[in-house]
Amino acid sequence: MGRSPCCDKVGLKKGPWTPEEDQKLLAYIEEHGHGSWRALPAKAGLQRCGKSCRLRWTNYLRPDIKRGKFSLQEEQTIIQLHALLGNRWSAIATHLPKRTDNEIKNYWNTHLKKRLAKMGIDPVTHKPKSDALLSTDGQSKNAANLSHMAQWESARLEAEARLVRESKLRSNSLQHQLNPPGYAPSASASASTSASAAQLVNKTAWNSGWSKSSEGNTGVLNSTGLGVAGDLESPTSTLTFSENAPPIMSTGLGVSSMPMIEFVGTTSGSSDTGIIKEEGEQDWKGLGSSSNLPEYKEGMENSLSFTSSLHDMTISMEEGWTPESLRPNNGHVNVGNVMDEGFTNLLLNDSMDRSLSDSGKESDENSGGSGDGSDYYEDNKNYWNSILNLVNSSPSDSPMF
DNA sequence: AAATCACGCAACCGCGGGGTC
DNA sequence: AGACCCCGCGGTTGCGTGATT
Repeated sequence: MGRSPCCDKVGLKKGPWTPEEDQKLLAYIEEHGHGSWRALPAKAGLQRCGKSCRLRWTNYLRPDIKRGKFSLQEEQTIIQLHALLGNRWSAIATHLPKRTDNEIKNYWNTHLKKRLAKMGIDPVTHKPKSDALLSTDGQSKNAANLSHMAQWESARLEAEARLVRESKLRSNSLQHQLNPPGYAPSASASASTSASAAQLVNKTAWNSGWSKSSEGNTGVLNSTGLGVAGDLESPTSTLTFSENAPPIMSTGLGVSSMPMIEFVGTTSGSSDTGIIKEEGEQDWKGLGSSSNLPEYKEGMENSLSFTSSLHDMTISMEEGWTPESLRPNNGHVNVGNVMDEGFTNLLLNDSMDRSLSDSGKESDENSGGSGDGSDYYEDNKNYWNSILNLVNSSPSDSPMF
């Protein structure tokens, strides 16, 4: 038999939401939460299908959504995670404070993709188009390996996101109890909610779901949090958790064509790419200060400070890329000469050229395109540092936490 | 000032996965 | 075991708005 429609479309409204509808939906969810989206519209007095309500809530009405222009930090995050994860918007969204997957997807399609293409970079592979055309077998293999790695990472991120949502649901319930009936979503409210949610999640997720999966593996668990450490291991996983501390990411990632890269986690969760850290937008001042991101700062100070220790890992790309080959004890990870252009930095510098009046010095330092070997090395190191820092810091930095 | 074009974003659509009965 | 339900995700569409001619 055929698939049933998501809802009875007869008599249901479509198209843009009116303020009245928004109000009804908000009021209902604030009072009852959203147990079943399918049943919600009738209960809330809305002539919409549940799917439409869910979309409206998750993409627009949710109090913990930041709207407006993307900061350069966010652009960087999107580009780097897209290089790693592809069009896994929901996974990418878990790393971007208060941004929805839909918003990120739109931003990518309307801004970033075009900018990459304009610079001669394939938005799909994140490699210069000429490189893609001239790709050798080895490079193809490396690309395939990277793709494989991305799949694992994606799975990991999705699992994380799922846990986050569950935990957040719990935190929201708690928050709801704490909020007076007249609670109205606002920037400040959402920030505090986020902060408390982050703290709560530290306790709930790590003490419940994650700790479950760490049974018999005290303090160390697979970051999928699904208790499948033995079955599914992320290439960048094997997070170390302690009771009150966030996970310590233990990842080393080397590139075959260059010396072993040492990844040093930063507590800021931002990249240490050395990319220009100034911009008209204050929220791009680096997350270390996080003047506009109190939830970050608070999270860091209260419970989210962490360090990244190095566990060398070796994966022979010649033998293929398997979960088994990624076990930390194996030594080093050789990812091959992938992402061997500092194009993300170039891209970001380009975008900063748009917004910075005086950035020549640092742009020169970071463009890396025509530098000598050490520049080249630095670019690669920075690039992967950025990505891994983003990934590594996901549980603590993510707004979802 | 009007028409046209380009762009950005909110919302929709269809599919797939996981859970339940 | 499989039919069904529900939800989430990624791709796509269509409308509103600002820019250009």
